[in-house]
Amino acid sequence: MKTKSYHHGNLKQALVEAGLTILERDGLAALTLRAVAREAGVSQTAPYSHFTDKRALLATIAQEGFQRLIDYMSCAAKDLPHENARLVAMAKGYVRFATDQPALFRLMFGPEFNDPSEFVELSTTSANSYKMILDSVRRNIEIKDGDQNQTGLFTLAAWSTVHGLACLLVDERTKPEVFHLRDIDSLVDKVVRFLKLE
Amino acid sequence: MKTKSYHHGNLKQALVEAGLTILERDGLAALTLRAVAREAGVSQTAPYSHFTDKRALLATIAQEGFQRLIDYMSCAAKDLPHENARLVAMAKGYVRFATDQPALFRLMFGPEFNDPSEFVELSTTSANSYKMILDSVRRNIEIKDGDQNQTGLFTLAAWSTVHGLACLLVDERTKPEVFHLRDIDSLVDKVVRFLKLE
DNA sequence: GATAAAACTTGACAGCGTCAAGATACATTC
DNA sequence: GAATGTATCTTGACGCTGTCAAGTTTTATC
Repeated sequence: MKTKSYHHGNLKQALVEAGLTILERDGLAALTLRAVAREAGVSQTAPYSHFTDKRALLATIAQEGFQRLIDYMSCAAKDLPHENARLVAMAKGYVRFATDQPALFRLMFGPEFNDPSEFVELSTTSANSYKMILDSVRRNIEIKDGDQNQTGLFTLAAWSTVHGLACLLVDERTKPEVFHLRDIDSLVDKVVRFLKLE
Repeated sequence: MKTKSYHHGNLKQALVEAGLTILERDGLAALTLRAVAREAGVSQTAPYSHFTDKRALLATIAQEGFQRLIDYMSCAAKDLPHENARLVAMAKGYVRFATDQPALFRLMFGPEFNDPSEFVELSTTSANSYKMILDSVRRNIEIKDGDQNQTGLFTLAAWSTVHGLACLLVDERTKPEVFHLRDIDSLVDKVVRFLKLE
């Protein structure tokens, strides 16, 4: 049993979790360094003992986001035998993650972290999520044909479609009801059907 | 010939243009009310004579962005007789606009303005840009079939793909060189080919 | 048990959006 | 053409932000 002490013990992890709480509860705009510190019950400058600056903390939170995205996708594809069904399920997982945690999704794909060399761990996890999609597409296509560049292009097309749909839903530019559909999964299902290899 | 005076004359328009300048030169993060005022050569609170708050100014700038997006698309589709070629051209215009003015594109689709009832003129212009795509898709499909809901879904799929690709390029998650392509247009061309009606 | 290092606090700074109060220019009316 | 009213713009201030400098407290090391 640990009592309240001057030293927190595991503040770094606590700050990341506080950030995630704020993102979910109050949105991206409310994710200030000071708010995270308050949420964790420490002074405004305490985070500087564990992160060089605000961006470093946000990068760590974004990395946790990509890990969750991976979890959503693998969870959705789990136990599905057909490779094509797995790809569609991953698409649903991707979009469901985005709509479940819109603020986190926006942080992850925001303009802050597009330099892979700046936050290496973040870009590694981000690359892993992309590789999941690429691998599934590869297994889908290999059966038919095996052009390397074509595989990459189809992956980009699929990613674009799913990511674009996720963005439009997150920013409330569209919603399932417009198309007489009850949930996100049904919408993803319909939209993804328009994607075909020649 | 007008000399420098206490009254600016056309500050409202000047503020919008100053904002666009800052967006293009310094990016979205630098688009502060005070920076816009400085750029226009007025005091920090002068904008409040013409806009209720910062968001109202940004909404007007975003509206100008949607108008430019429309211009990019119609300019790209101009003089093309085949309806299918026009749709592809519009896709190229859409993505080229996004990569030409990434900060403006991010502002337009940011989380700030997803309530259509709050900034009516903005949502009207935004809806016009969407309607351009919808109309072109409609003319593309009508030739084949005429299911209303199907048309809407295909429009969403096309929009998602193009918008997603634009986002990924803007946030530098991918680039044409990865696929041995020299420019954005070629990449859009390749990606869009994976979109098909049944 | 002394000393060094790590973790955390307090206090401060400039820049931000916004408000209140005042100054200036323009428009209208007589 | 002078007076008045209104729109436009400025100055000064508030609390918020990220971040720095300096100091305090805890833990680790010898």
